[in-house]
Amino acid sequence: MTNTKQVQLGKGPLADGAAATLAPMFAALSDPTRLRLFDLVRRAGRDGICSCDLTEPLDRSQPTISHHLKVLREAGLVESRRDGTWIWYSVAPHALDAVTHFIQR
Amino acid sequence: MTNTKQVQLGKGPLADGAAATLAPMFAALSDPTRLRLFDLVRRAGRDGICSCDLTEPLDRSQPTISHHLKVLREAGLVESRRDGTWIWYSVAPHALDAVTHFIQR
DNA sequence: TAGATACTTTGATAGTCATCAATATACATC
DNA sequence: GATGTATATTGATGACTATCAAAGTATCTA
Repeated sequence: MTNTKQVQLGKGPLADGAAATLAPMFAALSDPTRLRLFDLVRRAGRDGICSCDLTEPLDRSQPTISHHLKVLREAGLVESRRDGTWIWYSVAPHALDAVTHFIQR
Repeated sequence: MTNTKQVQLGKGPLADGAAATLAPMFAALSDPTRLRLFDLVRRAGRDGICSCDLTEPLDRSQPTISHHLKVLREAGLVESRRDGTWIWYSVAPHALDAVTHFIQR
């Protein structure tokens, strides 16, 4: 073991880069509509949920929901797959791992 | 047990009010500088850390740090106590409980 | 009470964001 | 290909935010 950095992994102050990586994940969850959106997707389990079923319960316009889903996707929190005209969203594997790790730091 | 709402607590979709409460906590952690700030305070343990020792390591002006500390304080993540001219910050008890609960939901 | 130090507030600025209506794109069916 | 449905993008707007310099407030000490 010659790499002292490795030994200290996760023990020093939160590095600039780590903060820059983590912040956008928190930002993705920092909007009430997006939080509820993520929750709905998560509750849908493995199968996921159709985007078309997300607009009405959140009382936002279709473009707004589409925008929020994009933010969640780009934050790595959800993923999507197309099925004909529909698009199904589900929670990304290990979606919240980084956040969990930070909280338990 | 007559309150059916109570029985279902935490089982339904994330309520509007819950999301409105939770979102600001995530928002408080959604800025890289503030994340590092919170981390420094947390690492200081029970005693906390003097505000004067937070400006330099984060490479931001003193008013900016003061602003961020206010955001963290108003989000319920940290608390402060005055000691003469100094102000000491420490992690608020149960600071991340709501966030943890949401993540493990 | 006068000066020094620690912190907060104010005011300004540049950037980001949530939202919607309008428009565009993708796919299915006829 | 034409039409209808599902989703994405564009453009606009009002609100919010990170940042700093400057000025204000609080506390200690001499």
